[in-house]
Amino acid sequence: MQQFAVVATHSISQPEPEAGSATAVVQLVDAEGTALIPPVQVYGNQLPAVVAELEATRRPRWVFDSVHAWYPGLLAAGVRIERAHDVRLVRAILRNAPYAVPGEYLTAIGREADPANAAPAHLLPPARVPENQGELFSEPKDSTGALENVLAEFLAQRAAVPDSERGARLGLLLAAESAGALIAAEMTHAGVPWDVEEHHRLLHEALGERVPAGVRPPRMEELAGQLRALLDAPTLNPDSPAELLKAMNRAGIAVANTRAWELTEIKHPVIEPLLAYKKIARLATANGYAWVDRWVHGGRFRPEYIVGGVVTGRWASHGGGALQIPHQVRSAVRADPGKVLVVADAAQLEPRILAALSRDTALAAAATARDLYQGIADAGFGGDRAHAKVAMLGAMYGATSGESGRLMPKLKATYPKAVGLVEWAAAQGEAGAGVSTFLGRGTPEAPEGWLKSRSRASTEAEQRAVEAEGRSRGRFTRNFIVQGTAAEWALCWMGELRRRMNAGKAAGVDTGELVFFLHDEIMLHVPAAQARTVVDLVHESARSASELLFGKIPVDFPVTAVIVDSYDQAK
DNA sequence: AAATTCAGCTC
DNA sequence: GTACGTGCTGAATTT
Repeated sequence: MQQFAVVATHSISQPEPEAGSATAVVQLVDAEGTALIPPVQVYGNQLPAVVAELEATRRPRWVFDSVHAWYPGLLAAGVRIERAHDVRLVRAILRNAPYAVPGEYLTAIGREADPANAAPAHLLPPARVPENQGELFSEPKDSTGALENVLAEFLAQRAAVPDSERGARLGLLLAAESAGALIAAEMTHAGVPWDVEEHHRLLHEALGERVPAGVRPPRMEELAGQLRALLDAPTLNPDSPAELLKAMNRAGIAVANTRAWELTEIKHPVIEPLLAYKKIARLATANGYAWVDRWVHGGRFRPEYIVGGVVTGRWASHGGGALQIPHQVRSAVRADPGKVLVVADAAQLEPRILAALSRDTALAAAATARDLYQGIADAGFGGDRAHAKVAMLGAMYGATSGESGRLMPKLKATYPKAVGLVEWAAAQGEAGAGVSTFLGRGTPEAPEGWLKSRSRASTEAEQRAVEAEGRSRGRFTRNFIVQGTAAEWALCWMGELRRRMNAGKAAGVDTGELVFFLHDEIMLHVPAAQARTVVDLVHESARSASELLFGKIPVDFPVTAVIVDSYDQAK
């Protein structure tokens, strides 16, 4: 029998005997929501012990209003759980899921103004202040986060998943998203091993002696002096784009902005030192001494992951720019003594996802090559890999002009189903309609303002603006089906890996920890002796994830996994 | 003080 | 090689 353990801050209907002293309540229910044992009132800091006990004896799926709110505390107390259902994350998916069962629940959550936190209040039991609590207790607990509400919404969410093939996919997505929430909290808890000494060494090498905050480092000051001399602008602050642009224009350099990639086109003595300045200025401000002081503690970098933070289902992060760690500082990501990093990434994931989505057998055949782009090149681009890659990326991102646009007809002739699918997705978006990923994560509705202005545009300029917005929306929906399904594959990959690592631990093998995730790349921090075993688990999990999503299909999703001491050694 | 712009980094 | 998709962050600048 399936069992669910609902965790909440309090219960509306069953106030604790000594009001104010209980800190949480746990209710074990079956799939219909029927209580299996009386609710457990938790006092003081006993929640980890209660959870550990139930986890060991019952192995329930834990239902939280938000894993992010509850799990870090459990981890800090040394308690891990296997499975969860995150009501808030599931709500966000169901709000836009085209194949969810229409009804009261979807209506309730669809109308909420604040998609991040709004609960479907009018669907849920009304808040009731227990009568025996009395008026002397001035702050009646409101219903938000109460056990009855979490349970009711959980049941409504289960009922919103249809009993069909589509429903099975959606159910997988909801489970994977919730597993992602557990993994995110566990990764933050573990932290990325960070060698502060090595980071300081490379900063010293690039910037010169460390200087107090607010003072420009020596190597930057030196270059700034060169720039002022070369541009004949003695007070120039090169950190100000406006000042820099003016100074360059005065010196006869015709540019409209100061972006590095445009400057590379220009021949002028100031360009070389300017690009050198920009490069180290970026290092100093984004990942310099202040960054290390603020974000690395006890040899660990612990970013917070925001599961489902990107509309496509990719994760975002908060704190330290975790998903944009520049290659420049990756040598500072270093395993502890006796341990190694296992760095794995899914090779050319998105075009392979497109092959699976579109059931394009020709593209699937190209995907059996280890290098998919070479496979495409051999099939229709006269062996020219660079052209094949540009064309494929253009198809997935919506490039219309340039090289990529010119190559599109050839790509479409070779892979009509794959290119046809992304073109269909783009057309949906341009028409104001939505699309969804393979597992059923849907796009948010097009902004109402655009849909209205579309029909109202009268002048030619308005018409052009509306069309441009439409194409932009089309590029979004085109990319959404690929990026979003790739994110689902990656979630399943990590979920499968976590399961295997936990099974290893249960059997007495220290499989280490997942410590970092970057869209299609994962990093593990493992005892050196177990590295080969973990690499095998990584590959196994990838095969398993592919089959979990797509069943048995002729598309390969190869991953590369390397064993290294520091992140820069992983190419 | 808060919001916006610019730029650069990652996938 | 190209200038097309999703984000976060910091400094300068504007409101």
